[in-house]
Amino acid sequence: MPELPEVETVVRAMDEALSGDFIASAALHREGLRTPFAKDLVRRLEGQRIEHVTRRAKYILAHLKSGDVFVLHLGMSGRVMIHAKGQHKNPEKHDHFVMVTKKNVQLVFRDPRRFGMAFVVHADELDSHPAFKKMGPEPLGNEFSGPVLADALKGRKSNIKVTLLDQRLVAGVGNIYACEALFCAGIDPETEAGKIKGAKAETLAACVKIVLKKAVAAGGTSFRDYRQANGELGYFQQQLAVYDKEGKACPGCTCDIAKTGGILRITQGGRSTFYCPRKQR
DNA sequence: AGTGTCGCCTGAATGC
DNA sequence: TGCATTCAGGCGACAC
Repeated sequence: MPELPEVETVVRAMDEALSGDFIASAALHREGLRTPFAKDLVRRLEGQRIEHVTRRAKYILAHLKSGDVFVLHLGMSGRVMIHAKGQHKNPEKHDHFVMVTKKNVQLVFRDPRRFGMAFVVHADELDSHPAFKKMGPEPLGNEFSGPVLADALKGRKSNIKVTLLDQRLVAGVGNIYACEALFCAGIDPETEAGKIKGAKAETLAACVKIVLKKAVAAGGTSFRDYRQANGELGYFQQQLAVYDKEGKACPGCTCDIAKTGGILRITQGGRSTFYCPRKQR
């Protein structure tokens, strides 16, 4: 499940492999993903020089010479594969978008569940585009801090776990890292969001940053579908404290698992939350 | 505006 | 073994 660290890993690989190169050909293998592809998508890509590749939240942004930005979102199961000259792969069943550069680098976008997105928007209209218009600050930037988080949480009645997933509040945090950040901060995921302020908000903001930075350094978390662009697994799953660890001991656990049941799994907003009821209160 | 629920989608895991 | 069901969740649409 690609969240910010997984997307960041892919973006770095794409920037390295594609910047300065030209899109020689681009091909769509179906009508659309979540939504139909724009009719002029291929036309606005072909022949363009890729200036650089960056990230905003969970979106991949390939900046083109024309001023257009090619936007990719990996959704749930999306994967970007980059193949060097001479190592191109034939498209498989779920390879919906394929492009080849002038230097013969092939990029394949695979997304079995098709929750992903691919569209082009001009750089001038990026911030006003519906995908980005109401988006909150980048969690790893200076614009995200304890006070900023506390202000965003103010008056919110819903629980902190579900609230952390709201992209208008802070951009790029998904289910895995919301669970991990709350464990790091020692906060019960059921806590009313609006009650987190002051030192607690400082701790939580810091934990969001710490968890995401560690995951980026590890190349992301390979849970089911995710791979790095070169096909390698991310390996942050080895460092996960609570996510998908129902019934197991959390890091530094001193309690008797047979009695306490270890890490608990609950459902919040239709999604799994994993936490330690003893360390998170 | 905040909040909660649903649907999209397929492969892996599970159940009988 | 094989078929059916359940589950995973980012995000937009929708209702209240």
